[in-house]
Amino acid sequence: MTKGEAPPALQLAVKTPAAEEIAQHLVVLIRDGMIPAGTKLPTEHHLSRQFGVSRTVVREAISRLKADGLVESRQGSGVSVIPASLRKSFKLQEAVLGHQQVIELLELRQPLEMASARLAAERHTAQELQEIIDAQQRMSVSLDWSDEGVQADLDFHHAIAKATGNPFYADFMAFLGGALRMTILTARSESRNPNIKSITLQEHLSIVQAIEARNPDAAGRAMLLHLQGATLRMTTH
Amino acid sequence: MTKGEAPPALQLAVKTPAAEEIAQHLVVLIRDGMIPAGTKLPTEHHLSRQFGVSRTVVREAISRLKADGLVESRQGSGVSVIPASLRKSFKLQEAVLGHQQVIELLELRQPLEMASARLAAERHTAQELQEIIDAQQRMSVSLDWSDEGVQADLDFHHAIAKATGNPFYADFMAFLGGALRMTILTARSESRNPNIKSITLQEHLSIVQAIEARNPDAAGRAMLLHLQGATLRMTTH
DNA sequence: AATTCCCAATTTGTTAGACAACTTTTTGCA
DNA sequence: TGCAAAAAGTTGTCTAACAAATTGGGAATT
Repeated sequence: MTKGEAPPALQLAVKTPAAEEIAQHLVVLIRDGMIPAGTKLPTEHHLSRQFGVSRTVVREAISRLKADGLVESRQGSGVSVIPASLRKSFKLQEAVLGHQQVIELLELRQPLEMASARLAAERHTAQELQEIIDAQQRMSVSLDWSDEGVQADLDFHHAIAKATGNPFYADFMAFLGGALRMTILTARSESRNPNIKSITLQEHLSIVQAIEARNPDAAGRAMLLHLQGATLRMTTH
Repeated sequence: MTKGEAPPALQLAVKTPAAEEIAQHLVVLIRDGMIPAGTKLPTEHHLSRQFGVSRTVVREAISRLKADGLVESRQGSGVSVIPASLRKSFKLQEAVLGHQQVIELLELRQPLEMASARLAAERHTAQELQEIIDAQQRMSVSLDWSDEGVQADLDFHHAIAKATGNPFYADFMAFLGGALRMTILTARSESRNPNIKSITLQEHLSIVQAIEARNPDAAGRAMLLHLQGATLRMTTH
């Protein structure tokens, strides 16, 4: 810190590339209904003049909307907005989740986790069970409770989802886990309660035992208890 | 043959734009682990030579991967693959779903629909209930059972999801409904059973009544019955 | 010898202009 | 009026160049 001017305390504006900025701008326009489904976007030429960037940048922005299934382009015709009812990607805002949103996302996750535990209890193979136990082990021996521990925790739930044999469960739980990752991290770092780790491990153990015993009802109940406890620990600090 | 050669019987290859094709190719490479998370993609220059296209096209392809949260680019450094654990979009293949995949997707949907019905029963407002009833009405008066009817059916489930007050439920159910839309359509068109409509309407009615009575258990049970019946009707024809 | 500093090579971000491929609109002719 | 050809408009692709940021190595200094 002797020389080299001090970096900004919070590096909030990281110089977002133009294409990304314009893409976000267009997403807002579409989602707020300013450009209704079925209608066409302004031409690339028009957009490039409007935003003061080259057509290349506009095309890269539109390219992203296409990837999200938000628009569809036809050569010679234009770029039209696809109705919300048949979009093919489910995406979360890149902005950090607010308190209310975290609660809502957890509410979406709960029935899935319960079903996941039930199905895992019914269908798991020996290898899949071992992976669940491994994640549990990794979590119990992790010293730093705030990073490696969270990863092992997420891995535990992911391993259960994989043991359902249904890849959609595995993928979607991984997706939700990633979205909640930051929230879990901050929640844990703010909590000084040293019992949390042992409590969490005990809850996990109940789940593992129920799955191992191939008892779907018990697995679902254990998972529900774990989630309710975790939600409390996360939303009230 | 005389002029304008006959178009291919099945227009399977519709002349996919190069950018889209390359994007899909890269997605496969990443998802199959050929380019592991944390490593960098080949440079844009290298990829453009490798695929025989201009750098512009490569950039548009990479732009799509960025939209999916699959990669991240840093000016001067390169484009690196993001670990699967923290992707921020959940997406289905654009290819039509196979039989097994439909079953798996329905299995993912079931616990969500049940939770959705339960929450709707607990929290719905008068207006939200009216929207559910409207969709039910629209379905009962729909003459063409194969298109307008399916839309009303999906609207019914979507209305229930909205009545939970949790926007994630609404969004995700809409997403799943859109993905299953085609499957439902073909399944219905192949079934000549005229009772299906009345059976479905009766099942829907049970759900509406349970929600109106603010009885979560009954709503969940009615939804479960409906889904099990619908699954049977869809997967066995 | 180790460290620091600076510069050159890489690599992504952006611009400009041009042409090709396709669609839509207009024009001109019968 | 009806219809085909031409023109204009729009997206897809290419090329060339420069800007901005990172990276690595070599030279200068300590």
